[in-house]
Amino acid sequence: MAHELPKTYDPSAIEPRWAEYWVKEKLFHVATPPPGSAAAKSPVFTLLLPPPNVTGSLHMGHMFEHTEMDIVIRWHRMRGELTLWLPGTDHAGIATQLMVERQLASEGTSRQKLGREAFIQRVWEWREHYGGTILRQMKRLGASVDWDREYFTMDDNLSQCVREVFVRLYEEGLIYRGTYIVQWCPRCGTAISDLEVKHEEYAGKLYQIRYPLKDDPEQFITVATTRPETMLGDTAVAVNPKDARYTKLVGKKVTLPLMEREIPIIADYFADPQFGSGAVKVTPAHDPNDFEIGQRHNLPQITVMDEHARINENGGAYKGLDRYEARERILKDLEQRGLLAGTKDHTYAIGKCDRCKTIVEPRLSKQWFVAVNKEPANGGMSLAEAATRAVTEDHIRITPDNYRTIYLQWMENIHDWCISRQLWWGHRIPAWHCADCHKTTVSRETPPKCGPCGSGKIQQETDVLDTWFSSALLPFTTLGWPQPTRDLQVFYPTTLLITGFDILFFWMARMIMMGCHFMMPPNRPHLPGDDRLSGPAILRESVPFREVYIHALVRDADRQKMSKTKGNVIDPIAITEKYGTDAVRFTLASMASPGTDIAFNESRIDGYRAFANKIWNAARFVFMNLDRVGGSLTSGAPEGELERLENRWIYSRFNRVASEINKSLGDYRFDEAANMVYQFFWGDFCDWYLEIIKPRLLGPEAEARAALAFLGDVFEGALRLLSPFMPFITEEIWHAVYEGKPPKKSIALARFPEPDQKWIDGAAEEQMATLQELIVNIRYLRADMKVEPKVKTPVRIHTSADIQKLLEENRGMVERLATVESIEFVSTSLAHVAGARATAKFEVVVVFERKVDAAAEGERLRKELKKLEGQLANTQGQVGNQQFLSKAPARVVEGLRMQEAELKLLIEKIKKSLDNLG
RNA sequence: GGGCGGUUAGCUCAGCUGGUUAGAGCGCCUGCCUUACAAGCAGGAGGUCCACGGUUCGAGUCCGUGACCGCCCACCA
Repeated sequence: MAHELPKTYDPSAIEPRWAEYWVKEKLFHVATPPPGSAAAKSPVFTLLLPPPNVTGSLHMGHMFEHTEMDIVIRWHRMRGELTLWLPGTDHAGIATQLMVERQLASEGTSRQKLGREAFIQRVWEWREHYGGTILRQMKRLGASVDWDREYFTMDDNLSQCVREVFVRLYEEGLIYRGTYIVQWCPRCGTAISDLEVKHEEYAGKLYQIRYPLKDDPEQFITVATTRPETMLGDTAVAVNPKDARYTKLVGKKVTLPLMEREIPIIADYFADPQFGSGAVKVTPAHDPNDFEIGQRHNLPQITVMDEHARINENGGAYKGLDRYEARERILKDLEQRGLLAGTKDHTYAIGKCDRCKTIVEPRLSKQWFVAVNKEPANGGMSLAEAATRAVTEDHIRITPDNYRTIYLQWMENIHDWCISRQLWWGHRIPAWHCADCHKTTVSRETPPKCGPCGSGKIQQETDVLDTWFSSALLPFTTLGWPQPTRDLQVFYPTTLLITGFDILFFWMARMIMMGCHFMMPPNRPHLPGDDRLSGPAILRESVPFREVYIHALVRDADRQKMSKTKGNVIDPIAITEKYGTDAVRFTLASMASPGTDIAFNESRIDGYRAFANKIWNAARFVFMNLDRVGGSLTSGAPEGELERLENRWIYSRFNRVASEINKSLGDYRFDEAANMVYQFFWGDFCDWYLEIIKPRLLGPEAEARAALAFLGDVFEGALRLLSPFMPFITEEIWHAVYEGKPPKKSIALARFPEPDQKWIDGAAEEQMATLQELIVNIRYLRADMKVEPKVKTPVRIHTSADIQKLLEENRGMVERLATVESIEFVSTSLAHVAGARATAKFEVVVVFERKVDAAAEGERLRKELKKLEGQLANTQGQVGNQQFLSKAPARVVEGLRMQEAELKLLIEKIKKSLDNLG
């Protein structure tokens, strides 16, 4: 009764129990280690969870990302490092506001009716009720994060940090407010950053419009546009100063059709003589290029649309029309007046709002920006320069490394970052505008009066900050910045960032900019040991993370992106309940090769659920034997056990695999690591090792006990090897191994196997390979001869003296695993015997009266012969080549010579067999 | 308009700095309920590594060109 495991592996019966246990026991909580403590001396591993949106629920992409992080984290933790995985959620400005607005709409009210304060209150309530779904789901999936350190980006302390950062950047001259053309979503009613605009190919039209000259209304200058409605705001027509066609028109005026406004013809190099007529209409308030032309020429800026892209009072007769209605009307009116010179098909890229897919409208408005290329007023590097150098100087390593180039290119072309949003939910910008002097006071706390003029008529800026502004700060604000905390000292820089490329620029790049800036002097809190920092070390210690691993995307089985509208979303929780978390995790890990998106296929999970089942049953097998002899797995293996080949072999394999897994996980090759542990457990341990030792287990009790002791060591080690990948099933079995009294509260706190080279035994592995080869060959022969599965057959073997010795020593193994009655060693070649199998190492024949199918055997042999002869020709071609011999390394030449000899031998044997087949 | 990735077994994917016979899982075929596991065991079939050219003693691997698929970035009317 000691090692009780139910007969059937049922993940749903064990997983919720352990998930709850891990959280309740606070197993993954990391207390801040006091200076000098033992924990403070361990290597530190810190990982910040990319904070999911409060509004969100877990999708396959999360589960994949979390699985990778959890494997890495559990691995490091089991290697004895001080391992902190920090969770939290993001307030997700636009997304959350939308959700609540929708809820209000269903109640027949609206944000506007509620008013700002009540609305924000409502969002907080909403968050209380519906927020944090993802975190609950993560708990169920066993993510080993430190739940005691959970944060929310709108928490008081983090909000204070946001204000602190804003004020400092403002004081350094790196935040400014100004009226510029920004990307504007007419549906969301807010500015968005360049990154939040997604470009799409669009088969549109290019309209050519005639603008009559003022002095000579019969003459026209023709301009082209894809957005004719913007002409209402035109304030000039530009031509290239070198364009001879227009030289004499520069300085003259045209009458803007429909608006009947006089606007000048100006010369500007922006106008491309090659494009269209070479003349371009200039709308400074509705186009970024035109805005700049306007600046150069001091043109008026006429805004003709409101925040929802309806034509406003500046649009004359078109006032009140939606932008596309206006377009149709304007085209019709132009045509009527004979001013529409032509319409051409024209494919161009239109920008859509990343969130709601509405076509964005460039809009002139007053916004707040972060100057990324400007040096701070008090000296030092610009944000972009520090962020660039952090990577070029290798303070941050990015995997796969092609993202390094992508990142650097982006950083090189980066524009100032528009950080203000015309929303209500978010961090409100800490700036107060004065109604009297119209100046702005930026302050950490609400100022009593206007800074410049002392007026009391001040009002806080209504805009809030881009959500990414606050998330960019998390690596240091979650650790206590701007205070010189012990947490910052111990856990910063974080070790690793695991994320998807979709937020490379949104988040990763901004964290690097902000991290480097605010963890570098003068913004760096003075931490113990900082005095020793100088030169490149300063930047090295300022980066938000030392490594970045960019993972692939999870798609559906047909490589389609999973999306709700397509209806191909796989719910991780549902799939987990069906197959078990361990199986799904293992599937994800085994498919996680870098750079390749995952085509997530349910049939693949089936295979890994079978693997979990295999582990379960192996455990039951071990426990069954153990309980029969009343043994314990944890008693340690008797010395003599390592004299046995199969033990040296499995121990060698165990150490080799552990070592390879360490390497693979270090390189983020989750697929390699998963495949190796799978192959080891199923292939080596179950298929061969357990089968080999079964007779000992069924034999005398002392023998069984000795065998079990060794087996137990390997098995328990294998559980620890598997644990980062399959935490639930290994936890369950591990506790059973220790009969409910484990040395640690969890296998997750036990040590990951530490491979030792001295146990890696090449000779044992080679000998086992020979034995396996022989067994497989005999099995093949028996199947080929259609021997009844249970009938034992004698075999004859012709081989070298040392292999004969090996076989004699392991006679029992061969007899049992190949269903052999007896082995007879013969000194003469068996190649002439019909139905013999020949390898370079041995020739074997199964003695059985049934006739071989001569025709089939002949065909097989001829096929084999042809293949081998091809290989031999190839090999000889090389070995006979002087150039090869002189240039190739000796190792390769020698290998090839051996191969040649083996091939010759084999070919000879097969020819003999064929002759005898006759 | 720039830049990046992919094309290997029926399917999904490995294949490290070129080097001995290109691998895995699933699927498929054959035979087995062998007292841990039929979610299993044993055996097997299946590949002109997208095409062409080049470098090399040697190319799935490096270089060039092309085809097809996918992605990212971009203020040309």
